[in-house]
Amino acid sequence: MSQAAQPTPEFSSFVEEMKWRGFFEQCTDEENLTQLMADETVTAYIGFDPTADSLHVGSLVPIMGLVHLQAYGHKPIAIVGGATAMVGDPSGKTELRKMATLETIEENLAGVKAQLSHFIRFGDGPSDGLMLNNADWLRQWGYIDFLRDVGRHFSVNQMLTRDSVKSRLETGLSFIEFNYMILQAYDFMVLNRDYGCRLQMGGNDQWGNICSGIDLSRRVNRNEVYGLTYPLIMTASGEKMGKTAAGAVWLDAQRTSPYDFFQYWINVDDRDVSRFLRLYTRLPKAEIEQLEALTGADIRDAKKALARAVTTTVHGAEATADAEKAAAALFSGNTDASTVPSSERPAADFAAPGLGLLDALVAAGLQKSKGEARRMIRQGAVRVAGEVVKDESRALTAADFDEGRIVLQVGKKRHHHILVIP
RNA sequence: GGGGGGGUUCCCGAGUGGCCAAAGGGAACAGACUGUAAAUCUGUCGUCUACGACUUCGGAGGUUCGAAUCCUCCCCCCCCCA
Repeated sequence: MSQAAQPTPEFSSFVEEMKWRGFFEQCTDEENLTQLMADETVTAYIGFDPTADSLHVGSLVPIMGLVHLQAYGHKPIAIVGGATAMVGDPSGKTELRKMATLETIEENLAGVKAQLSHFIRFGDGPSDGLMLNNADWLRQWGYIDFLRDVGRHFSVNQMLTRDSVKSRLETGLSFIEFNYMILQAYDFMVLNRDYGCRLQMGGNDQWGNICSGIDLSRRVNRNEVYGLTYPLIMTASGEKMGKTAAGAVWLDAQRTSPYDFFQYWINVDDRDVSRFLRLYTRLPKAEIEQLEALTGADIRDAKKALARAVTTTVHGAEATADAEKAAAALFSGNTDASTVPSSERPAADFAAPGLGLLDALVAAGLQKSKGEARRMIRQGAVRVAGEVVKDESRALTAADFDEGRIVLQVGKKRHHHILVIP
C-alpha cells in the first residue's frame, strides 16, 4: 500500500533524480524550476484520462512521476479529466477517439482514484496528494462565456503550430478535438489560481498543451509556472507499454491477475530491464546499478527484482509472494502449486465421456476459441499433466486427476490448473 | 452546396463478378534453439457439431447460377472548389 515515499538522498534534487530515472524529456525552465523546488513545496499535477475504470501499465510512468514528486516533499495533484475525456485528446492519436459518457466517467473516476491511492498519499497535509475532476470547473461554463473569458487568450495561429495539432492537419481533426488544448490549458490555469499549482508534468506529446497552460497562467494569473515532460515509453520491440496477446496489462487485479502482472515484468525484453527498473521502481540508485551490471542469464535476477518491486506496489506483498511462488512452481520445479492460476470444477463434469479438452482450454481462459485450441494441439503446444496431447478429441476424465487437480499447459508460459471439487 | 478519392479480416495494405476466408508486410501465437530474454529458422493466424458447413470485406436493399468486387439508398473519412 501507499507508504509515503521517503526522500532519496542519492540525488541533489527532484529534477536530478527524474533525469537519472529517465523521466526527463524537456523542461520549460529547468534552472528556475530546480531553484523553486529547492526553496519551497511545489504543487504539481498530471492529468489522467478516465477512459476505463482501471489504469494500465501505460499509466505507470505518470504515476511514478507523482510518487517521486511527493517523495521530495512536494504536493501532487492527479487530475482526472472527467470533462476532457468527453472531448478526446488528439495528441498522439490518429483518429477521433470515442467520447465517453458522463456516467461511465463517474464510475471510472472512483476506480482510478482507488488505484492511485496505492501509490500516492492523499489527504490534507501540505504534501498530501489531491485528486480532482476537471468537470468540476469546466462543466459549469456556457459556450459564450467561455469563449469570451478564456477563448480570447488563444491565438489560432499559435495553436496551429503545435505539433499535436499540426500532425493531425494531414488526417484531419474535429473542432471538438482542436479545443482540447484550450481545456487543458484552462485546467492548469485554474489549478494555479485555486491550488497554487506551479508545475504540470506529462508525456512529451502533451508539450504543446502544457505550454499553452503556461501561457494562459501567465496572462490571467500573472504567474510563472513550469512544465516538464517525460518521454513516451515504448518497449525495445517498438510496442506501446503493456500490450500482450491477452490485451492491456491492467493495474486492476480483476482484469489482470497479480500472477499475470508479475509475469509481464518477468518477460520484458532484456534491453528494457535497465530502463524499466529506473522508471517503474523506487529502488535505490546503487541497487539498480548493481542489477544493471548483470549479464547473460543473470539478467533474470534483475527482472525478478523489477517484477517484485512493481507488483508489490500495485498488488501488495502477499499477492506478489503468491505470484512468485506460482512462477517458481511452474518454471523452477518448485512443488508448491497452491498459488498457480486455477479454476474449480465439480468432479461430475469429468464423468463418463469426460470433459472435452478443447472446451476445458477455452473455459480456463487458455485459449480464445476452440478452433485456436485445436490448432495449438496440432502444433504440439498443449499438455495435460506434462504430457503433450496430440488428439484433438481428447477428453478429460477422472484418470487425469492428480491430487485433486488437472494440470493444463499451453505453450511454455500459459498454465492453468483445474481444481476438482466434489 | 459542387467535384474527386476512400471505408477490406488485430494494424498497414492488395483485391474491382467465380480460381477469395480473401495477396503481401507487421503484430501475435506455437515448434526448434535458449535464460520464462533477444535473434534466427519452421509453422499457424474467422467460427464451428471440422477432409465439410457457416459467418465476414462501412450499413440496408437489389441484379446474378454466383458479389469484397455490379446497381440503389444511407452513414463516416480525406482532398479540391463554393
